[in-house]
Amino acid sequence: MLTIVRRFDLMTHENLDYIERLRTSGYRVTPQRLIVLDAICEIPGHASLSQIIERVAYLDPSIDKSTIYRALDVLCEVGLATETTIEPQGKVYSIAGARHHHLSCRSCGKILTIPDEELGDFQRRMLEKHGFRIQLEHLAFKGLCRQCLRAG
Amino acid sequence: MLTIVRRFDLMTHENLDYIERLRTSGYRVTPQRLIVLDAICEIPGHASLSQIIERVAYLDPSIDKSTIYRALDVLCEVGLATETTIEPQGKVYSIAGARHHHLSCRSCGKILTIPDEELGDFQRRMLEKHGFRIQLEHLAFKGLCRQCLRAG
DNA sequence: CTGCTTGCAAACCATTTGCATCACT
DNA sequence: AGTGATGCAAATGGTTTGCAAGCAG
Repeated sequence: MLTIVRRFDLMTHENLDYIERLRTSGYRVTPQRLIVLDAICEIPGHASLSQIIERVAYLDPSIDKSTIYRALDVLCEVGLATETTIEPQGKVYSIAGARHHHLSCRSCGKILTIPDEELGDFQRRMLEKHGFRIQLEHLAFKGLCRQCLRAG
Repeated sequence: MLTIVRRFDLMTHENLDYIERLRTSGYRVTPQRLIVLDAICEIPGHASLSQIIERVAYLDPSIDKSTIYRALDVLCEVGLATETTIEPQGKVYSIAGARHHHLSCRSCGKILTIPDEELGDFQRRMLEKHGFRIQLEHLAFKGLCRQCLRAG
């Protein structure tokens, strides 16, 4: 399997612990799982299920579709990938630990981090449905965090 | 069919044009379609597909599942209902024309209207995933509308 | 070696479609 | 009366599962 270029290795060092991540979670590191990871990395933006299946088939046609489904479950399970459902694509996957945004609490000032796709979904939907580009660059999402919510 | 109480009639007069809506779009007004509409109305909040199927089966067991799918398509088509996909419920439906929010264009000042569920999804997801309640009451969504976007 | 993983094939199940019949207009 | 809509049954297609063989550790 070493003949295949591991594109994933080109990503930031944050993600290079994939072997560790799998092992410490009790999963084995298999070529199939790494190829699925590669596929997600190679697809720009969100990788839809069908794109991943297509890409994996290209990288290694001998990998069964059921293996892809199982691999995606495992990758999400160990936190190497994240799954989101957006329309009209359906389930999409992306490598965890990329861009992110913040939610700041009015009450205690705590700052929470949310993955990019959670915001992107909303932005994208507004653009698709209403042709309206929401400018989030300087928009702060204010609100109340869990603790302050409980505190009333 | 007049023996069945049309719960839908209890809604605001805005929605009472459902017969008109269907007819002008070239669709017929059938008891099955009205019962599906009833079902959506009777389910509080978003009505999931399974809830609708269950409710319709209760209201009239003789209605086939395929008819429900087809009715939902038609109702969304003519704008009487809206379909959204949210996790983990999957597709959910609601009666169109209820609460809404606005998007205001920085450039021309135009104000667009978006249905409540499009915002609710985002708010709900932040609450579910991060325990964070975004306060949108006084938050203006600024951006650029379609025309101004094109104008550059 | 041990048992987690895989490929294969069959099972599943929600959704869609074809068609003869039915009923809205 | 004419044609769109329905119920039924069969087809579809994406996802899951059972299992023997295959590898990672």
